[in-house]
Amino acid sequence: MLELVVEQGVHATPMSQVAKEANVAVGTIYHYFENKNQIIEEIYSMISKDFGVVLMANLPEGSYKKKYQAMWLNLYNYFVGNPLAFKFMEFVGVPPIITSEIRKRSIKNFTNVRDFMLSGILSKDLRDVDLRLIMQVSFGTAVSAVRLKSKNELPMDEKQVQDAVDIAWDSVKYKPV
Amino acid sequence: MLELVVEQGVHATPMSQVAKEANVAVGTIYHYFENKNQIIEEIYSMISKDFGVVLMANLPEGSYKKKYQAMWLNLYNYFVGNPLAFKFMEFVGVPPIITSEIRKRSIKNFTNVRDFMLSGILSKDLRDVDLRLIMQVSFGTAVSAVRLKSKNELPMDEKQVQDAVDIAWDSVKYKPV
Amino acid sequence: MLELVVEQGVHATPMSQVAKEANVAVGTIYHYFENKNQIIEEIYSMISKDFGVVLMANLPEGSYKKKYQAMWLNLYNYFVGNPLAFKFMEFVGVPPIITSEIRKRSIKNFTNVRDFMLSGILSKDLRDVDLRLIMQVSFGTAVSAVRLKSKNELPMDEKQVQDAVDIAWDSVKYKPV
Amino acid sequence: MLELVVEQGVHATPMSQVAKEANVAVGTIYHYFENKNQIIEEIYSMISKDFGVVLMANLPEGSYKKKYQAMWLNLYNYFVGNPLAFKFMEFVGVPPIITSEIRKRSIKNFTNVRDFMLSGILSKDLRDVDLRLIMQVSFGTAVSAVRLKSKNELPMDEKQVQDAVDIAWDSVKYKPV
DNA sequence: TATGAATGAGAGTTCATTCAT
DNA sequence: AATGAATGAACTCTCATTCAT
Repeated sequence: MLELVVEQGVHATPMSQVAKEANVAVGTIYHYFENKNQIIEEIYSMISKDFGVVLMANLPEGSYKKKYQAMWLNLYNYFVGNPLAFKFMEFVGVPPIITSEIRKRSIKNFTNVRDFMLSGILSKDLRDVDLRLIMQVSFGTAVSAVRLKSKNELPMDEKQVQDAVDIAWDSVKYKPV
Repeated sequence: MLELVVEQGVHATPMSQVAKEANVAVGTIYHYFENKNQIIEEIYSMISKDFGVVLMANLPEGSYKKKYQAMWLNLYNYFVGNPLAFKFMEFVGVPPIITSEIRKRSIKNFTNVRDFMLSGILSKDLRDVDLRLIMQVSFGTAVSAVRLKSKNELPMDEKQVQDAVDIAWDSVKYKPV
Repeated sequence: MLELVVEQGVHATPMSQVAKEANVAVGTIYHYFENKNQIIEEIYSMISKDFGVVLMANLPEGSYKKKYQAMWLNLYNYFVGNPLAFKFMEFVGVPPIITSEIRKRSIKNFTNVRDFMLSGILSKDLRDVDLRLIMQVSFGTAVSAVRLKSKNELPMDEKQVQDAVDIAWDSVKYKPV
Repeated sequence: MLELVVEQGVHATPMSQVAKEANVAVGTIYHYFENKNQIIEEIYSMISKDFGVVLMANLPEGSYKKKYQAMWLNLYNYFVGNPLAFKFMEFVGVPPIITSEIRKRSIKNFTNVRDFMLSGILSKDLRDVDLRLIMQVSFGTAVSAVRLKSKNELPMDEKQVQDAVDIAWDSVKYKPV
């Protein structure tokens, strides 16, 4: 589809090439999309929609820690398994290509994740800091790990992934004052 | 200078506008830069050069923990104090605008930071995990905090900054097996 | 079509003017031609293609001399009747505008002319000198005559054209040692 | 000096390069020349001036034929010995780069050649055709020969040069009605 | 619905020329 | 006289978008 966009960058991907790749005429695309930017936004929305589902999938029974680590791994594995999605979010899904309005609109896909985090804070499984800091940091550690792998700086074998999960958990787990 | 680029994106900033903003003629710019991309790369290099110096500036005497936290705060404060630099690195300093070759070339500015981290691992002040994971995560937590502030999601008052520093340190500090 | 090019020179004829003259938009031209140079090359090829046909058209029965003179007149008349083609070949169809590769590619249009000349040498109707010298000189005398006319230095009435034909023939006709 | 112009074409040779080649600043050039075109015209004039002198140099005593052939060889050898001058006259010294006014102005350098030709007609050594046709054809045969050599189509050894001289002479020599 | 030729504003870049030093 | 930084008009070419078919 639009791996073109990921590989070449939005501005280096003319509509004519998009059309050719899709085996349709340029005009056809404009039947279904208002303009080029809308296509990008559509892709962004599609990927965003995945998130909420993917992150909370198959969380194990048991301790909050186990659940959190499973969720973190879900995120890590999703990005590792969908490098195009990862690169798209990293390089394309940023202003000014994706406006903050669009970004806000996709936050709703995260409500379940947010609720999960919030419950962790309330149950004293997670640090008593602002929810958004917890979320951002959790997202950040996962992205850090994926980056190392996608840039081939680290192979991210089983042990290294485990290190990363540990780091993630230690960064957010409850800490008594 | 080129806050234009930060505000509008590289591709949305024509040379004509850059020239007008700088109060020179378009041609003049081409006396000093080969082409548009070189300007971007030059800015990238300039900001990169700052990093190594800024991060290691005024580290306090005392424990490794104190030093690490000071370094982390240096990074955080630099980005908060230079929002243009932050946005530039986040949104412009990515492929395909900045090639990986250019990125590699600027790694040398980080050798002192790398050495500092390495010494922490060896002295058992930092986790015994891959150096690059430590660095990426440290960078990541700082970026997470800056993002929250720059997007006005959190005010990042003194307490919140302290929370972030704690999180950062807990994520990388030594952990006996 | 591109009499503009002939009248003003290639470099003095911007694409915008070409487009306006053709009553189309600039972009339209770029649907059909890769770039400006390709247009020039296309014109060059078109004119070249004419040559082989025009020169050998309607050669009379009879002596070789008669045939040669008819051929020479074909060339002369073609250029006189197509002053744009003449000027194009004289002023535009030269390096570095037309690369030697393009020129070589169009030589094939002359094979019939070349064969005609060669047969004249073998039948001892033409001088026993290198074929290419014969061809170049024949072309040269015709061009000389056309130049005199196109620059209005001579009216080239019937008598003067006959003089030129005679000169051409005498320059290449067989000469016993 | 401006072999640059010959090698690259006028329009592909920026003044900055001309200046660098001459080891002066661009501004300096504009002290001595009005503009770029004037430089070209100056070169054209210089080469033109040579002509009248070169062509009539060292003509042997004896028959008109001998003199003519010597003159023709002078022209041929000049161009072969000065390929830059040849290429300049062929590719640069044409409209619209060199205006017809400039060309006319340089005709005066040929008056001695013209007189020589005219005397040949009057003495019945040359054909009784228009003087300008004689001159143009003489020039044309020489150029044809030089072209074959400069394009490496023919080596133009002694025999081939002799052939070319013979052709030239036969094309213009007197022919009784 | 689907096409793709046509559009033309606007991009990056060049370079002849000027002029303060 | 000599410099070369500065100029900006003008160039070639791109590409998102339109619309007649």
